[in-house]
Amino acid sequence: MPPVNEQGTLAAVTGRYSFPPMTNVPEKPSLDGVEARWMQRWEADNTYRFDRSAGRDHVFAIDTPPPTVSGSLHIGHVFSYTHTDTIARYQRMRGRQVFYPIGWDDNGLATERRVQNVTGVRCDPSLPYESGYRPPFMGDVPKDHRATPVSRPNFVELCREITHLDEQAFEELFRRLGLSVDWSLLYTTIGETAQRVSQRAFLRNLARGEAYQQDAPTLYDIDERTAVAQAEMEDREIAGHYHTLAFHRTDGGGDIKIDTTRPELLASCVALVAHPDDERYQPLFGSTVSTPLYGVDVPILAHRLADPEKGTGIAMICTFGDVTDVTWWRELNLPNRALIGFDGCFSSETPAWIVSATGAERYGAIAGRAPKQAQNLVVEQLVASGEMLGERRPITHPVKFYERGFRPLEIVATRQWYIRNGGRDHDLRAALVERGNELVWHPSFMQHRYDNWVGGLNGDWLVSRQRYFGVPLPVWYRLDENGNPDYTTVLVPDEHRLPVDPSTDCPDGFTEDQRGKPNGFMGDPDVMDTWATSSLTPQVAGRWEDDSDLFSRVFPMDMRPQGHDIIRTWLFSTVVRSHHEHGCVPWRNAALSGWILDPDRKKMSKSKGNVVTPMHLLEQYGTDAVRYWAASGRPGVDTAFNEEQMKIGRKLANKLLNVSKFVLGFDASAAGAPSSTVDQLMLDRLAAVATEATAAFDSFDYARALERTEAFFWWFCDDYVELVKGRAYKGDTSAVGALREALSTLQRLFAPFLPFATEEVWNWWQSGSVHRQPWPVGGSAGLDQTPLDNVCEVLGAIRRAKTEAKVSQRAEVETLTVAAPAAVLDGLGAGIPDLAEAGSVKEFLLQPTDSDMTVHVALAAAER
RNA sequence: GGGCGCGUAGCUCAGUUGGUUAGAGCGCCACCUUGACACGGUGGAGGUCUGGGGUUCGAGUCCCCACGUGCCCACCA
Repeated sequence: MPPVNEQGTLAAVTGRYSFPPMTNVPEKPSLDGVEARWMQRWEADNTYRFDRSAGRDHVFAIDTPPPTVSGSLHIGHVFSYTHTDTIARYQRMRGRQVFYPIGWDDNGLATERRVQNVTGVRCDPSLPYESGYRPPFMGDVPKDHRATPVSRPNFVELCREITHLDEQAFEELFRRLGLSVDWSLLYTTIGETAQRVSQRAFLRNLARGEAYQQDAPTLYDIDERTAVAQAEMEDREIAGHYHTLAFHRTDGGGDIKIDTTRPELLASCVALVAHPDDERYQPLFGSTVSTPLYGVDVPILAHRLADPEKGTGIAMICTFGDVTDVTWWRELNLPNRALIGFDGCFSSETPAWIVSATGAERYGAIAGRAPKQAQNLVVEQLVASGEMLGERRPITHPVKFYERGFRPLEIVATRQWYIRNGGRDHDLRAALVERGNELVWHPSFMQHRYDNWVGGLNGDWLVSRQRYFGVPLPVWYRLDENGNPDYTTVLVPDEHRLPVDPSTDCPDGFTEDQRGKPNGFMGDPDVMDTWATSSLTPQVAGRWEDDSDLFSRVFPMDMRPQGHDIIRTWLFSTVVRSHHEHGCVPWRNAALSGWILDPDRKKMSKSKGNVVTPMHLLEQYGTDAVRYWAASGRPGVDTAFNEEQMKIGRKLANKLLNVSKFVLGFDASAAGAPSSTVDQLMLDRLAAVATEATAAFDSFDYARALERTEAFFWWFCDDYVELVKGRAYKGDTSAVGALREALSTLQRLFAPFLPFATEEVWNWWQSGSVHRQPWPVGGSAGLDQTPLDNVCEVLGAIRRAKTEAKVSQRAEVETLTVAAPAAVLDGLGAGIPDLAEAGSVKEFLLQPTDSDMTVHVALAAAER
């Protein structure tokens, strides 16, 4: 075996062979209490504080997801945040200044709903502020309680109060999880910084024409009374009915049958439509029919979107039953006869287009009703009038819902603000798809979801919400001489005034007494969608424009970790904002985490009950054990919730403690340069593992890094330590040196995964935090490992023989016979003393042969 | 309807350019109270790699088809 080369493969693992003497190895190592001890120490020592003097090249910036503050963190958070933390810790040990901020996404509808559920109130903006207000409940609100109305400022106060409590619990869990975030960088999306960034970005979008307002039919949640964006919708299969209605040809040619699932919208019918090539209806195009119940004349038109295969092949167009109706309405220039208002109910006044007395009377029955009630009434009327043919036929069909909503979305024409996202602009869409190509996706197939989503956009991003706890749209409108808003005259504040609240702040050049007065002004009452703020997390965390020096050191960031379910929302919207504002992608890498599935491979959900809270798991198994389970989940791969893995993690952390104690128990003063082949091969093998782990981490594959390190570690404990401990007891300089060398390397390789156990054992013999030590990057010399493999194989044969003879592993071997080619026996030679010690072998017989190695174990007579 | 994953031991999963006899852990069985660890150690049993076809000297790995399973998007009369 040649001496180690001059580049010092072995030395490169740690860079030195001398260690401080053992100082503080406990008699009985334990994982109990390590979290509390080191959490405190890291905080006191600012172990994870970002050093903002570092240049961009030495910074690794992470766009940490701010979790939604609408309840509790769950095991999925533990899973994905651990992934990011392992990367952060690795980069820190590589010598980068890691910009690892943390935020809470506390603005938005999710928070409002939680506050309503916890306190039993609802916001009524018409009410005045009440100082010192206390809500009727704080915690459990009785089921029969009707929501108590409170003013908007009181409501916002309650939102801040409740979110603050939730955020304290979040912080406690994240600290306990050992996240190496820099808590001094904490932000909230309702906080002043986020509001300023959000409003500034919006105003710049507005100035460049990327933001605009439009009065148009919009998908609208009638319970939350707000418009919602395409990205926040989902389809749900719900029960419904087909109804066949008879429309009467005005030329006396008989009836036309229409199938519809929404007969209640009959009063909003503006036309019938069939496909232009449909020969059944071609003769009728241009003629008119009279609607059932109301007798309103509507035309029969042709449009390519009408599907001859559906229903009777001819549809009624209502303003608005679904998004196809909107297309037809727009492209066929039809009148707007929308009747469902912001409250989700039919207009209480009989519309002008229903002229017949019977029609008006029939409409009167559904006036002011919600869609579902109205449907039953309309069906009764249709049955009575004979205009419904046959029975209603039950079906299930997909219907659009707001993802957090309870009733189907309605389409209501409203004035809303939009940000261009390529949904209506081919060039912008192509540019945003191209931005996706500039990102490195981990795993790579996740990019398909992005491409898929951007390619399927059908409108711009609707950012205004008719809600209360959010960042206000920072605009006012002129009022004309009659006191009506002139939406074409948008008044905006100077950036230095931000953040502003147009409901209490005045536009420049106006005074408060002009609010709501003729020739005065009014503030836009809406807030921005929560994504309109969280799409700016790199700018918020990096203090864009507030601290340009910092921003230039962290932006564009290195990494965006997030769940794959929010590619269409958070990831995409962040790319949109960065594209508009900075002309680049906001980060270089997008790392997508999978989901946690329950043991039955179903998505975990609270409703299943029996939910184990993350804190409970951390307490039961220890943080490192839970992190081990999380880090075993491959990037982007859905992973089963598995407590068995936590037990294994616990075992691993425990083993690290014990082997550290054992290695450090040998006389430190005996440590020297490894000269034995067995020791050199072990260290070279370890160096190769370090190289693999490094490559894996560089491609964001923490799981592979862990797997390789762990596999080596168990081999190290089971075979190598057993082989050399005899020599180590005797103070062999090579064995003790190699053991300590390997221990140092292993403790650092495990540090990203088991931050508490590694910090504990590191501090038994080293100074400073293990998390600030250099990452082991030493390259392997690529030594031939065959001799060591053969030694281990012989060791295995000895153990097998003893196990089969059902004797103790300490049992003596009288004669060990190894038959193998001469070259193999030569390689084995260096391990013979270790084998003799580890296997209690009295005599070796080495027999050169031409065939593969065989081992014969003859146990001492007393053992047989 | 379009797209993307996944399918390897009872369970959870590795298997990176195709290359000896397909691996690990858990569980199971047997054994060992060995001077770091009983929250321990040693060994063993267990797989026609979902199925079919193809390329190749050689396929768990590449190609095609099918089946099963999960997700994303679209459709919503």
